[in-house]
Amino acid sequence: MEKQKINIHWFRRDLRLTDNHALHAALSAGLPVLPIFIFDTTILQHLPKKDARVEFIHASLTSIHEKLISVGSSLRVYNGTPEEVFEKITSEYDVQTLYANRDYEPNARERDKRIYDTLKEKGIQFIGKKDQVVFEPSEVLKDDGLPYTVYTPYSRKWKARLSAHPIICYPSEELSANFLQTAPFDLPSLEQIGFEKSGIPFPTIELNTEAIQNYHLNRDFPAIPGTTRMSLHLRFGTVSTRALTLYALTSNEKWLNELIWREFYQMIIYHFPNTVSNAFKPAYDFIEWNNNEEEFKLWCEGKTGYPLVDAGMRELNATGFMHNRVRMVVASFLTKHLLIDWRWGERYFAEKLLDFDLASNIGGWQWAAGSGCDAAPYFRIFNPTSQMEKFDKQNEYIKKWIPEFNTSSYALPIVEHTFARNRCLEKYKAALLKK
DNA sequence: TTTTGAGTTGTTCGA
DNA sequence: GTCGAACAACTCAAA
Repeated sequence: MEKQKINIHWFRRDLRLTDNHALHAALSAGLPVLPIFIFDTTILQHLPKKDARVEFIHASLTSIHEKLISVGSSLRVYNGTPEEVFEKITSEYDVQTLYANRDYEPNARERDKRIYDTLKEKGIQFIGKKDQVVFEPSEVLKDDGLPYTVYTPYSRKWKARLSAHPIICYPSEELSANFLQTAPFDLPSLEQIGFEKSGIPFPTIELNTEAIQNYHLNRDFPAIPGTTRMSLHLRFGTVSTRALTLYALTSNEKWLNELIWREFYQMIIYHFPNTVSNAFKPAYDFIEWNNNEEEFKLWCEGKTGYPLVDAGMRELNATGFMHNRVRMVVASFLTKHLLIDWRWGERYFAEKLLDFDLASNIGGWQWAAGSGCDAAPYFRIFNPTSQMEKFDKQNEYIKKWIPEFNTSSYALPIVEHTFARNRCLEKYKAALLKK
């Protein structure tokens, strides 16, 4: 029997059917589209059984699958390496073109290059589209053609480019008749791919418009819901970046700037992939870290004796989320007060954060450590006590996460602030002299 | 090529 | 309590 001619849409970080660029292109191309997702076993094998992010992906896929069934199609979910999966698909179908939205992380780019080469040998095209960002890493460059390393001029250029190139959406949801018509495929259960329910609730996809309106007023106070909790949805593409940006343009410039920060760090990781493991400013790799494992453990568990630090870490451990203000405080504390390598903290966040995004996580940690592009100056050391007094005056946030706060059973500070501050200044100064 | 203005999120000290 | 300056020069971006 002759194999059926089809195109494929490969879902990755774009787990939605609406305003999806590559999906729109696939559905416009004239052949039936087989929508697929691959649980990549090379990635999954490193994750704990109760990884809430896998659970979130699974729930998002289930939702896509159900919508596809209602239009006579189905999502095909695989468990394996992309190479194995495409080998299998091409044995069943006559695949013309593979569509996917581009991913700018170093590992993903390597993977996509491999798949591109493999498919090319078989005469199959692999077309990537821009979807995760409004402007790709090479669309916003300095006048000399080199990438920016400072946020503010980058954001100015970004905004100027937006005026000249307004956002165009891709109504993929209007083309659902062009999916491959098929009996439903079995969607593997969470257990079948080797995972369990985590019990961690996910932020909803509804946009908190009130939080956006007052974002600049409330965003620094962890006790109030002053942030939008969109990070998880941006990470997995369950919401459209374009749609959020269009909303930001008419609502709150400060919030728009946060979306631009996200693209700034995607741009940085694309052009400077070595910053995943090295300081953006090489001199900072001369810092003699203390790297005390016992202190690191106390930080992870939220037992440093500094309430804002501990509340933040406990929020992270319990929910997979931490308020942005508190992320800065705990990161500053780990790197500067405890003199523990930012990579340790970065790895811990990577393991725990639901919204973990490599580019933003590396960018944020290097910013806090002072080693990043456009980073906080090294002598800017957050005082965890005054941060608490400024941003959690009533101790609401702290009491929520530290029941024993203000009792004798609460930990004593593991390091004295002024001592730690001076020690940090000395160590950093010494490292910078070596460059 | 040179020059100039500016740079996410802070803290401490002294008047 | 409040305010400005110092922290430490350095690098970047653009004219």
